[in-house]
Amino acid sequence: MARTSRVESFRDLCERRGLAVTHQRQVIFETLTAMHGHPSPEAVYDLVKERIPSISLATVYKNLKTFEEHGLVQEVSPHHGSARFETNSAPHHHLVCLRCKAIVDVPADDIGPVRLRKRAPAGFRIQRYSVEMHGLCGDCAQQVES
Amino acid sequence: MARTSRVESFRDLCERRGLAVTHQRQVIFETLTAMHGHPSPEAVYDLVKERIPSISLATVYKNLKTFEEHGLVQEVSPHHGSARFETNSAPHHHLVCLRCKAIVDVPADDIGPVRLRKRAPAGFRIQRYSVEMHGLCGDCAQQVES
DNA sequence: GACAGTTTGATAGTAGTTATCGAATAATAG
DNA sequence: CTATTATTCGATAACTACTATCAAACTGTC
Repeated sequence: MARTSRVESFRDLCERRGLAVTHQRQVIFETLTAMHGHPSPEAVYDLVKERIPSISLATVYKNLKTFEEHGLVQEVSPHHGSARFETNSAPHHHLVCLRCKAIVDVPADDIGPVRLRKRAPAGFRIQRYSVEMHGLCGDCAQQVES
Repeated sequence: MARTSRVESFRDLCERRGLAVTHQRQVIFETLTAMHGHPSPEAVYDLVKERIPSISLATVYKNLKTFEEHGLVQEVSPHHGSARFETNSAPHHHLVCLRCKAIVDVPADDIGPVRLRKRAPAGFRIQRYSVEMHGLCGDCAQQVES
């Protein structure tokens, strides 16, 4: 059954990575995958608390981070810790280093045109867009290798 | 001279918008445009402080926000206030409402393929990318109109 | 220069997130 | 199954980024 196999694969995943399979960890993971949206840590916490009232917010944060490090979930926008401003008004895209948070501009011409094939849903009015490429910059790639 | 005309156009811009042209505001703007990267408010503050040692961090924040509201600068990624996680592992893109911070997934198929025409600079290793479209969702667009 | 409106600086407050550490739980060896 | 070790948990203090408040200073206008 779907539920059973999902739980088992989660168990396997943890074992392969040397992660302890705790009740909290399982519930957080199940809750998160059942949410299908882009929930914040607080939102996850609120739902998990219904099943484990004694859970700590810190536990939710720690596990979300762990899941991300192991590729089970992604952060929607690698959050730069603080806001970043730019004055480059020419159309361009971004390379963002996930490790050192460096941002590099890529001229729009270096990437083919982006076009939406369908209408944007529910009257959404697009003001601007950019292609955000996430990865490791040269320096960080080297450091990770060693 | 380039410098003079830049200052004058800033003055005009403020006048047109009913913004007072203060010394602080000018220095913050000049500093920001001279930085050409993606500086954080703190980084701007540190540099501005060299010219106006008595400036307050709050003033820098307030002016950056004002500049953004008037389209003089952009925030690189509209910062969701809190982290957001997703488990959707299928390739997809995002619509982000600048007002209510809602995030809507757009299947990769709804957008033509994105391809980099040149090599990524300086050994950057791209792990994933997505097209981030910013604007107003249907609800917010309506509310702004009135 | 006087008046009204705007902005500034200092600082307190808030939200989101992380660090710390003893207690509890899970994995592992016997 | 029990003992040992490693990991994780919960509570909470601490930290970072940011915003609100408000009197004093400044800007634009008459």
